[in-house]
Amino acid sequence: MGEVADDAPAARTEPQPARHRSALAAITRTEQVYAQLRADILSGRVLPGTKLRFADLTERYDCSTSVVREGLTRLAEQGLVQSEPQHGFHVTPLSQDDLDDLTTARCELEGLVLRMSIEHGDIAWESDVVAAHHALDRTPMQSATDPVVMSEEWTLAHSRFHQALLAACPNQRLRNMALSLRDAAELYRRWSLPIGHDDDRDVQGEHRALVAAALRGDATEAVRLLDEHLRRTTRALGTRERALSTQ
Amino acid sequence: MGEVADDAPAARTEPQPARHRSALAAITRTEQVYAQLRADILSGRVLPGTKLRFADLTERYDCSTSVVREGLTRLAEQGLVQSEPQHGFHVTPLSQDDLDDLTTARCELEGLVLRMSIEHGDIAWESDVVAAHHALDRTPMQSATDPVVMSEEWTLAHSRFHQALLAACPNQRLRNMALSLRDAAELYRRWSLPIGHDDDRDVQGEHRALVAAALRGDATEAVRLLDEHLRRTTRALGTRERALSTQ
DNA sequence: TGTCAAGAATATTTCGATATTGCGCGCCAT
DNA sequence: ATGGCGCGCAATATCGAAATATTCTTGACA
Repeated sequence: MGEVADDAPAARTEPQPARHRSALAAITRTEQVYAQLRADILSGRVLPGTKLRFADLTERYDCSTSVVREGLTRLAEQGLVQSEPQHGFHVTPLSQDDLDDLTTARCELEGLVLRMSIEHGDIAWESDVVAAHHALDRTPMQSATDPVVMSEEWTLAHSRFHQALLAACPNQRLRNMALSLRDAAELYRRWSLPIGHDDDRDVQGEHRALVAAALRGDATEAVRLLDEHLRRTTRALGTRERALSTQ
Repeated sequence: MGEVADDAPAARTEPQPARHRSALAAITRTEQVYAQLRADILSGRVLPGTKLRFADLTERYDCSTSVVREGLTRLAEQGLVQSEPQHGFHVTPLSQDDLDDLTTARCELEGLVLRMSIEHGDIAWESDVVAAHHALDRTPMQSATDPVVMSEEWTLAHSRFHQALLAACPNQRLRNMALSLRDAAELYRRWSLPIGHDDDRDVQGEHRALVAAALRGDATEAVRLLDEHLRRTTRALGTRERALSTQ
């Protein structure tokens, strides 16, 4: 395990715009390890609730404790891991309460951002949305090898699609906050889907309707559809967190 | 300089609830230095845009680079300082664009949170709001010694008041995000007020109206008042950031 | 006189080791 | 038996310095 592709949503550094480093960006070790840690957590290579020992991590990423510590500190600030002074770090455990809290927050905030995005989106944005939706629509949901687990490709395409929808929101802060909530939700999606399989659900159809409303410029309807989309996903989850959080 | 009271808004650690450390919380050095750094920035003891050199900070806080680095890393993740790999850290500079972005985000998000707070607030919450408002109302705005600068006490009371208003929002994530936006705005308030003094403005009156609407349970009106309150404050600022950001 | 490169100086990043803290186990007294 | 008390182990927090990266200085050359 470990050296597979970075399939998790890209690690966003900060609200600030792109770095204009001179030529060959001399990327630091800290940054690499941080990105790997983040990817490992979001992509589910580490279970929620797992204790993250320095000894393990320094060996796994081949670096000193300081570097690992900095990565963990950043992730803790984002809420992906938790830090208990003198007791180290552990991956934030899942819980039904937290999922509810997260879902509500997403419905409100992501809805807001979607509305702003639709209201400000230009033709280039529309094209991006259509493109991302097409890619998502054509990517098989289940993995070819293991039909129970959803494919990494679909997860990535799904993430890209929703990101494209929000991309035209002119407010950086709101957009970034919405995206970081999506990342948090990624963990739940990752760990809960195999259980509550809601068969009578047409996810692709929901996405299609969302795109249609967005392109029509009907923000209110799009927000309503998104709200429903998110709540349905939440409803399909749950009931498994106990097994995961106690570890 | 340095050992004055921690007058800046309390350093929030994370979305998670209070720590239940056993008895005498053996607070770590990192946490202390982080809190001091945060307070020093938020309270204006360090100018926006200032470069934060490790040598200075390790001496100032009497600790090793690792400890300083961890504090800065956390603050960078919050957006209070910026990190440029291989170039160190500097306090996030102020800019008109950023202030506009911030204000919009606050109007939307803080409005949302205020609405939820009002809809869920019980009697205890109402009492807290009334109490915080009373304290704010009775605290003189200008410092006794230097009438141009606003008093630390007022700033603190002001922060507490707005925090009290939002406290009943049942959604942790939204509440914390709103609070962190308030912290960011604190910097602008701190550095810009001496300039654009909007004399024909009744800030205390605005607060009073806000409380009235909140207690009446009129969320829509309260949100409208808050929106106006925030935008007015923004309008009173600006035009100074150039002098500060170039440093 | 202006440009460029090599080297010194400064600052940051990374390391490895030491200092602390927390926890569990066994021992002893009741 | 049981309930504290202290010793030793395991893991984290902190330190100080070595390893890199960047910036500044200086001097040769066109």
